Amino acid sequence: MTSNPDEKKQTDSAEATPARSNFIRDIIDEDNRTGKFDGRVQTRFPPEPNGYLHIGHAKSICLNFGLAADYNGKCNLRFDDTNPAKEEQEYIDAIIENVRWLGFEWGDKVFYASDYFEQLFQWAVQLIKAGKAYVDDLTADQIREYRGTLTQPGKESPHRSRSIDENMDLFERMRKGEFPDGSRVLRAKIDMASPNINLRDPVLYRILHAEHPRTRDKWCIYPMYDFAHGQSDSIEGITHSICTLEFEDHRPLYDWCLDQLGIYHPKQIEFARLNLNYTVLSKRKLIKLVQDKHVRGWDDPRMPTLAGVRRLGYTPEAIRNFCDLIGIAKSNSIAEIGMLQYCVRQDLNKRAQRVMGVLKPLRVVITNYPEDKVEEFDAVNNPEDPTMGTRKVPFSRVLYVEQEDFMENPPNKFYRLSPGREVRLRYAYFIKCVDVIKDEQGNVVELHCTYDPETRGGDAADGRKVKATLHWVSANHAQAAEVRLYDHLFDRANPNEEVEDGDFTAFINPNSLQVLESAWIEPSLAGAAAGSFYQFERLGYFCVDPDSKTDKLVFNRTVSLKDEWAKVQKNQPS
RNA sequence: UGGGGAGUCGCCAAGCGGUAAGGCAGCGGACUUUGGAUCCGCUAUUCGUAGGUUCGAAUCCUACCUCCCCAGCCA
Repeated sequence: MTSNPDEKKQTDSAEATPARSNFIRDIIDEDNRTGKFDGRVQTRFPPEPNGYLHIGHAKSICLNFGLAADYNGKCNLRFDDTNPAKEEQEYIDAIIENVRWLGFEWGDKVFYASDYFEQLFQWAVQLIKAGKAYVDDLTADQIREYRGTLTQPGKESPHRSRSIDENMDLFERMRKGEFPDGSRVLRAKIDMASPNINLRDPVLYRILHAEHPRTRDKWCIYPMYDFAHGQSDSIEGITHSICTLEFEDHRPLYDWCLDQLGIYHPKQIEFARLNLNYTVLSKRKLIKLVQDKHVRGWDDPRMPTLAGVRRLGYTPEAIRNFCDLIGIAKSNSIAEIGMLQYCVRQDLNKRAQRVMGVLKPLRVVITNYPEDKVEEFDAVNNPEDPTMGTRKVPFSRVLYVEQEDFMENPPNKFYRLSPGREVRLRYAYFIKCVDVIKDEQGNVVELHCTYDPETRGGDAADGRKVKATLHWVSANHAQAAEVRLYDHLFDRANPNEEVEDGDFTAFINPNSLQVLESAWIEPSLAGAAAGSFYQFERLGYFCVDPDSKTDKLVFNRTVSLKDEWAKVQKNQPS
């Protein structure tokens, strides 16, 4: 008890920030304390290969793989491939690639529920023999009628009391393919009057004469999610089977199957899935965007898919940090897309090389600068990271600056170029606007400026200050580029809101993509590889799109820089 | 008017009977050759509502309100 409070403070602040607490960690801690799973932590990420992974899946991936890492356990990547009608190899491949891209490892084995089909079948047989399952001949419509409603109990199927022998015979023949799709199902015999509808004799197996991406035509009966998931968890020795809230009602069934079978019993835990404003995060809706060509494909940079945000220029680090920041809880919530953008800026600020590029060029002639002279200035590659070094940027008499950096009649607080005003060209000189050239329509097409040789490098010998520093590019040296600017795919914060007429596509933002065909970038960017990312100073972070040609790079704007001037304009329109 | 969940700052989210963490956003200010970054301040007398228990409640009890999920041979 002699410790000095100041010392304690220092110790605390020096410690690495511990993983934030959440209810799942509490459960695991408690299980470890009581020895429920002998201190093991084994999780799994179980996607169904019926679509591409999106940012919502990233939350689950980070949770499951993160927990395994923190608790010294393992996390399996397991495909929940029990419905061949909707699943495809393309999705399996993309999912594997995306999880790896996000930065997670799972050893040499990818797991598939389909690997357990034979075992699952045997377990179904076990249930039948125990009188806990039966083959039902009712049609899908009849089963629905018999199920009752939310407030009324269901009634038992006339086939519910079939003999075990008859059930066995029928089930074997279902497997052999003697019956057409939909003609019969295997059902659990539980309780048609249960207040939990999932327990009203749920379907365990259905007949589906469809080719499975992995088992091909080996099977024509497939287990339902409820009969496959828990048992797959059991086979893999999963300790904590983490899923989303809508499966809470299924937990009694998850438990029932495992208990009836008398096999190892993992614990199912549910958490709230991620929602993000200004976008949609449901496979059904994303697939519609792709199929109806509202976007160019699964990897369209406007898509919230991992393939999409990757192409947009988001980094795995930023996404993982985002998943960490939003936390884990059980209340439905909609996170702000701004939080994600914050994470992207934070990561890219540390790592992106700075570069100059002009999106909407305005020609500037430095009238007192020699015609043929070319100077090279040293530019810092990243002020956040000196080890990234410097590069040379050529300067000459004719330049391009950003159209938005000039105003003929500047409002209050506009610090940039205007007639008679002096500004700094980054790394180069102070220039002063002396003349504004317009076309017949009165549009500003060119600026005549003078430079002050005494300000070479960007500092005035006499110590005079300038309020703005502009980015620029030398006209004779610049490379042509195409730049794609993206905005929210939807113009409504919550496009999932139900509306009287029309569906969510009615909220698609018609201006979500703006293509600038004639941007100019500094010559050091020539030949940049697809995927490489940069900060265009004062504008934002951009990355090279795979559509790039050797003679014309294509850039995607990943996210803009925070813009104080935009805020000023917005708050006091003048 | 069945069952299962959830309600703490504009948005996420800690808190687990001892007197409201943190992050994002926002607002001030410092600094600045990116109106970027960085830095420094400010922002819930109050935890869906109403009662109750307690010396003490966001935390326990009761009732009520609101929102989400479930009637696929989808997952």
